[in-house]
Amino acid sequence: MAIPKFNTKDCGTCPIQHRAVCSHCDDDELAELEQIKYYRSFEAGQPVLWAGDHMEFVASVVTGIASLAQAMEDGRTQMVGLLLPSDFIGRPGREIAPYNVVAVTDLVLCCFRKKPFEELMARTPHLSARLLEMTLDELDSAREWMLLLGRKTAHEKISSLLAILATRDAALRKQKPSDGVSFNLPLTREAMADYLGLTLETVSRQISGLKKSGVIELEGKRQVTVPDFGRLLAETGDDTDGGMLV
Amino acid sequence: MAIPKFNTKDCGTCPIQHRAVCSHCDDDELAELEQIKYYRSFEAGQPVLWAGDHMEFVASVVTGIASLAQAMEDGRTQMVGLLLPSDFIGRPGREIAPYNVVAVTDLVLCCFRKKPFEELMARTPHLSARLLEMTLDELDSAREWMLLLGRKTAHEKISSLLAILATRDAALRKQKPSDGVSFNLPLTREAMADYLGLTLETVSRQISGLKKSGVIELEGKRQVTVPDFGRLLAETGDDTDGGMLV
DNA sequence: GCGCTGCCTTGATCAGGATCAAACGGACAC
DNA sequence: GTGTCCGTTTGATCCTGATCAAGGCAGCGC
Repeated sequence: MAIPKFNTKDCGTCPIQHRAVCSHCDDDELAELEQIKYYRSFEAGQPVLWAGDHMEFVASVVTGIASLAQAMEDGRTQMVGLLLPSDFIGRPGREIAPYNVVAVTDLVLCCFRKKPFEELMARTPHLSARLLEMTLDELDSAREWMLLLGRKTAHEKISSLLAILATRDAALRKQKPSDGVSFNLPLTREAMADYLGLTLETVSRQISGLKKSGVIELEGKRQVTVPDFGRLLAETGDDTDGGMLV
Repeated sequence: MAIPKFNTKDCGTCPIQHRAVCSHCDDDELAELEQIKYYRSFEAGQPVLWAGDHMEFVASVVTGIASLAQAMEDGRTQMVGLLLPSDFIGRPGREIAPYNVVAVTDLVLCCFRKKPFEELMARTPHLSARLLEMTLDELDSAREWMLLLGRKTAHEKISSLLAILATRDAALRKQKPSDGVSFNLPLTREAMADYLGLTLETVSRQISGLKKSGVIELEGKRQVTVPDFGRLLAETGDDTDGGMLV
């Protein structure tokens, strides 16, 4: 199991300190947070929370990726969010988890006990203001995804996903995605299907198609190279180079 | 054009005072809000904002219904939200409208000039705390809708929409929906299609089907009666009588 | 080596919903 | 009355993506 490479006592060494829910906090507030925080690690594939569970913590993703998903009784599953480093899990004022949360890759969370976190939030506008910002951003992402789920073709869906993953990956290096970008696909075909509202067979076929037509190149099943990023964008159905969401 | 039946000067007579963004404000804060607010009315069908417009106000829906929609270049449209009385339009800190906002029915908005509203928000936790609550609720609704768009059949989609509209309508009278509920469909077939990610023909066929099988009864094209609400719920694909979102 | 397991690919067929097309019916203007 | 417009219904056909089914391939334990 991965051992965090940063000092888990000191928020000053935290890799997500500038984007997380605590990013607007001053030193006093951080000191309070440090007293109620603890780290938890999960291996890829492990569940973090089941829908219906009682939640005794809220958390920030420090490293790794988690998925948020809803399931129907007959097994149909729809992923409703992909949680990346600095994203927030849980909701102040809610006792019961509404979705399944699963570690997609190895995952480290910075957890806060829920009660004290809520009390701190009531007292510190920095915390709640940042959470409001982050929630509004997530709402925008969710709405972007609604357009994808409701109106895009399978081909456009896959292209959109790859474009977003490439963009995020480039953003980690503080760059715009350019021709020749190469990145690792963190999701299985099935996870992609659940995210895009498709079956895993369709995902596989569409990826094969993109490869055959030269839009992407594959090394193994997970390493993707995009020789011409503009060409990939053209397949997404979005306004050319329009404002892609994070 | 509808003239509001309440006193537009005095927030104490406002029909949404207990649910809107201002609902946690004290008298002093309300007094400040009253200074920067003004009402605007729209007839059914009129646009309120186009995506890309500069926004000089934020607003609460007082009466009527508005839709929030995204369009693709080729005309495909996906509704991403239905705004009911007390819902909030706009986002502090954002200059440009990201979606088209259209009046679905006759509509009255309580608008606040954006700059002063943002300044007030920075000073009053009541306002931002309520907005955070409302935004988290909207995020939940959006995610519920993602499951519908990604995984439900046309039949389940229509049933879900009718169940939600019936529930909301009953909630206006502070009741749970019961057998025999009757309500008005505020949306055209095309608007329903844009909300559900279907074509208007499919919507029309599915509604005819529900009528033929006796799940609903129609009076004209817009007045719907549900003789057995449990039967309608069974058609939605959701957990039986599970937590329907507002 | 072997067989197993998990993930992925590919093929054949099916069906749900889109698309194309025509007609209906109520509201309204003239 | 007549004509027109808009939202709607219904029918015929097509096509995308689901479903059912079979194999491929890499990693791993033995």
